[in-house]
Amino acid sequence: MAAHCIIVESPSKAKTIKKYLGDDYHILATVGHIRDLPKKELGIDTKHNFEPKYVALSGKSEVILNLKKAVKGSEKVYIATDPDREGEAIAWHLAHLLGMNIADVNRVSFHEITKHAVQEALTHPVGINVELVNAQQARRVLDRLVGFELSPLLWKKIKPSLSAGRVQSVAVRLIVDREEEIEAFAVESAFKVTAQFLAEEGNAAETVNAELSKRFKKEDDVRSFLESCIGARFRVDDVDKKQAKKQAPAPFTTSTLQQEAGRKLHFSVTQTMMLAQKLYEAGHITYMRTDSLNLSNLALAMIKTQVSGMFGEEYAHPRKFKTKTKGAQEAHEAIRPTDMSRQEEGENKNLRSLYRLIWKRTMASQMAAADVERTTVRIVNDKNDERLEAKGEVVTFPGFLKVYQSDDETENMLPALKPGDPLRLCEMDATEKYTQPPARYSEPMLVKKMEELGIGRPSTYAPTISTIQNRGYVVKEDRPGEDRDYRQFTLKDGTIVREIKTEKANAVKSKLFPTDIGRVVNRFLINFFDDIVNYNFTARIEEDFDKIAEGQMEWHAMIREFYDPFHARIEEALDKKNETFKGERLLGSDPVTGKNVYVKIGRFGPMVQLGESKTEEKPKFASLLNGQRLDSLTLNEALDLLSFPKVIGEYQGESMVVSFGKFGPYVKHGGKFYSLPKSGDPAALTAEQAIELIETGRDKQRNKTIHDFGKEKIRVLNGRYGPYIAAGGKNFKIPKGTDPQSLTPEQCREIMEKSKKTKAKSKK
DNA sequence: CAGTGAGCGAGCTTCCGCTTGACTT
Repeated sequence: MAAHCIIVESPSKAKTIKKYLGDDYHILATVGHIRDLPKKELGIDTKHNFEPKYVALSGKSEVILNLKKAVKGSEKVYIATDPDREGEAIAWHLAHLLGMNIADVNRVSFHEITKHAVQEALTHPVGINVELVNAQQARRVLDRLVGFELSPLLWKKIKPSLSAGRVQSVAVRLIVDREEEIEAFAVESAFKVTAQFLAEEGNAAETVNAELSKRFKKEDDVRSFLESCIGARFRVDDVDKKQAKKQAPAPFTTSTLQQEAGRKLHFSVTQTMMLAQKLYEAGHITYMRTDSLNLSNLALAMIKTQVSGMFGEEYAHPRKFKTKTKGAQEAHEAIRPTDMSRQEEGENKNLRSLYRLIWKRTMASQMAAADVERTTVRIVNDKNDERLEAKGEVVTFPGFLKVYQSDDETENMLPALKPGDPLRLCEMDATEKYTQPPARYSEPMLVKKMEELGIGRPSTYAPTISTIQNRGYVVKEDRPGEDRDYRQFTLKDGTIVREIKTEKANAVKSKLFPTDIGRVVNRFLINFFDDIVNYNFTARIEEDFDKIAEGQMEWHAMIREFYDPFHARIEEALDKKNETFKGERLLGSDPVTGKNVYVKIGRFGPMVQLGESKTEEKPKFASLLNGQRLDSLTLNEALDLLSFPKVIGEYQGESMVVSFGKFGPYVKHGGKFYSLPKSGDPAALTAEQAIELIETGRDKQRNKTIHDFGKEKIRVLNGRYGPYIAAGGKNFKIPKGTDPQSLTPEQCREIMEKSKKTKAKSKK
């Protein structure tokens, strides 16, 4: 048994440190937090100084048992949880759980996981910083109070199972606010004028692309400008050259990795984090949940060697980056490869491309700035006073661009021109351009915004974005956009042509949209708890947490000051017993029955209602369809929805009924269900279309079964993912290269046996 | 696998932040 024991948070980290220290140390991992407030109850005594009730986390009993055993058998125990607020708290909980005296704890901090840094840190242990622990307790208690008092209020006032919190509610607000900005945006258009010239250079002619510095609002102005250009003589007025530098990017943090992997590789934030976790566990990269831009000295030297070796000394530019992120805790290094000489790592395409991205960015961060020369040529003519500009950009020294380019880097060369040079006009276009509303958030852009506001942490960005989607506040969607006409004038060979063309406007891919529920919840929170969903709430309370950490504020007092007025407002809202907040709107009355028609949020989401609630006669209900909005639904649309289930005809002696189920609209015929295609309006479905649907559905059913071996109930079926074997309620994959048509019952049994064995193996 | 929504009342839902698995059609 080793004489010394070191406790860290991550098992992978434990493994790495073991390599550095050898058998003298027993190294264990807590695998994150080990104690927390209870899951099912508030766990805070608000009447008695907010005394928190901490319990060991469920599922952690084995970890805790192992820790206890190891500590008992060790002469000296070092607690080396992460050097940040949460890490300090884990150390403190650990000490309590292991029955150690807080004052006797040997607390060490590894700011980077290198042999030297670890050995160095072990030589000067300190005590637990109880003030930092108190800052964490304040953070934890405040989040619990906000979450566990606001959420039940939403259950009562809006809909069950909803949630609200300091972080998620602000994330939802960002998306709702952006959507409202887009809705309020007034689109305008103006004509952008571009021209193509030829410059004589020796015997050859070179093209120069230029743009008019101003845009025309009115069609008449465009026309008269173009007319005045017919037969005009163009010449260069002046040439302006500027040297500029493009600075190398900082190495990756969690947030910037998510952004770049989203932009360049089209990964969702969850996908990026899962891949990064794999690379980390395989030892290819450093820890992937970090807000630090720091690189260890060892890493700096290693990167410099790699850069110099590949590109030459003049490309190496070692530097340290300082974080600008509010509230950054910098417990780890930036995300980088552990071995820069490895240009490729990872066992599949996605892992390899993410590794490659990290490798390139790390290299770039230690490379020289790029030098570019920006040229602006101003062009005038003898017929009017307007000026055109041609812009060129040439990279004179690529620096970091050798390895790391962003998408918008295009070189645009201009011929050598001097003032007075004549230019021959080939073509001039005036194209109507529309102003763009602000862009909707993608997942990584939302993370970026959250980081700027200081809400959430590297370990919670991806889970928070999943939560707001799981709660139904937000959906990630593609929208195809609509066709939009625009006007274009072309001046060529002395004549002007006017055309109307069409473009796709407002098409989006993988962007976040608020749902009706998201909007209603957001409106409710802004109305009654504006201070908490305020963008600056976190930043303000973080200042208090800092004061607690510095010993200048007492944490119970801080929580008291927050809680009393907050709780009073919760009580106040609860007192208004019969007042709900379901975004209800009266649309009008049904012409047939004369009853009122409403839209509102129901127990299962947005719905329309015919007749009054709380009356003798039960009202009729119908859910809104995808794409229909609480705020914009019309009376006619509502009446359409209420017309279901609807008999649309008869076929083979049975009636056909159209309605909506769990899985969308369907036709019911002879006790069987046939789903409607996603495109198309269920209200407009004709009897002929329904019959076709029924027939193709029957065909599919017939093709589904390849074999039915009867005995032992083994069947070979065609499924969503291709042919498979179904037996005893379980499904089995058919190995590649096997023809499902030729399978015998014996072969099926063999395949099933094999698959059971490999499953048993993978469990171990 | 093919709704639901009143009212009664049981019992459930919920936060943020730190870590990995255990699951697969």
